[in-house]
Amino acid sequence: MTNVPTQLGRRGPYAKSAERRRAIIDAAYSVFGSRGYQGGSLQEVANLVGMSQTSLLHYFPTKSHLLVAVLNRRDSVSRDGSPPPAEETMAESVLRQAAFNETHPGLIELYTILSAETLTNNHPGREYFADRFAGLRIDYAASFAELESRGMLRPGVDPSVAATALVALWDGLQLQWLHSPGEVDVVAVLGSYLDLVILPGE
Amino acid sequence: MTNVPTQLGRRGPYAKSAERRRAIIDAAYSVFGSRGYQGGSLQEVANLVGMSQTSLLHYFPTKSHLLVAVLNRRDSVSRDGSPPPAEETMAESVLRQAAFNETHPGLIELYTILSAETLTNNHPGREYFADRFAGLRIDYAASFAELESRGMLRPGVDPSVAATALVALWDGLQLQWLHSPGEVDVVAVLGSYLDLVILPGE
DNA sequence: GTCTATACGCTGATAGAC
DNA sequence: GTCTATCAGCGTATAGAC
Repeated sequence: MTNVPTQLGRRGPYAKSAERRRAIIDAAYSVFGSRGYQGGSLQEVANLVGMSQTSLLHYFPTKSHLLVAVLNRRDSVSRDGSPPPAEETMAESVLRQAAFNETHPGLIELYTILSAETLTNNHPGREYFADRFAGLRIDYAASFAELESRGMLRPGVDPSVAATALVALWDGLQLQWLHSPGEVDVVAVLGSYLDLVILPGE
Repeated sequence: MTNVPTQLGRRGPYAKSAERRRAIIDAAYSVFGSRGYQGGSLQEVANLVGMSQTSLLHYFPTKSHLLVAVLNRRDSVSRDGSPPPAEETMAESVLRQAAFNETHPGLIELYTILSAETLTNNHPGREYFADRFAGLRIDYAASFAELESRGMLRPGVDPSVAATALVALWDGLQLQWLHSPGEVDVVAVLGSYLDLVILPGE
């Protein structure tokens, strides 16, 4: 007389579980963003989401697993903004994203803190940032190379060097901005660099 | 019949105490540089210097005090290099220091990690980096302004914007370099930026 | 000045009832 | 799935003998 659960009846709990996971990632995102990974505790995340710390571990078996989930959530956050204009210069895209970031300080803080904290010994997020930086360098190098092929890159500027510089400049500006929001204009300085490297179009 | 200590006899212990403090700061410098401030423990520092953790607290009453001492040690470390050439361009000075930094990865790692970690809530080193960044911006802005007065700054480049960009670029490059030492050339990219902004002298 | 002993809190993680 | 109870460990910091 034991009930054999039907596959149809299973659907509900699954959806609820997914919501729970998302809520936990949201809370962890906030906690790690203001306290760092080492500085943030599972207890604080659990309090924020309104559940016990052990229940949280039911969804993410270890703290490291939770960090990985937070890092991979990035894409969906960045996508929340207005739809990316179809026809857009690389420079326009960079400045638009930089302006968007300024309206989400928590996002910048999380990635700025973690990009440096992951340098510590045996940090679970170690590979994530190395891979991310390498990917960004490749993407922007391709964009600069394309500009070069159209004669719009300042002569003497190497595309891959410009790509590395752009990524570094961006991160460094956000770091200074977080320390002194009123004294650093990320978009303006980024724009001045792009104006310096990219020649005005025909 | 109690001995009244003479002032002359006191000299020895004082010098020994100063050595001890220096050894502790050296050890803390190493520990915070590889594990961060939150991630490093007083026990690990004490082990490295060969004393008990409580004895360490005799010299620095709290962990925060030790951090402050480590941060202020920076100047004496940078000075350890070869004597700064008397006649030196600002660009030459930047590239020389960047090259020197590459031979001291621990130094870069310490300041890269702490410059981001201090963004977390109520971090004891909070003001240090805000002040440091502001000071660097002012100093380099003055250098760029001086170049401008001699007609050696590219027209259209604002000295204070260039200063902010230089500091940001430098920090961002070191961050990428620490993540992937083989893929990023800090001195080369810094040099290409300075070549872009500074016109060749007469 | 240096130590042992220890207080005391918080950490991530486990066991097991419901 | 969620909880309480609990674990073992590490953290900073203090008290006090020597």
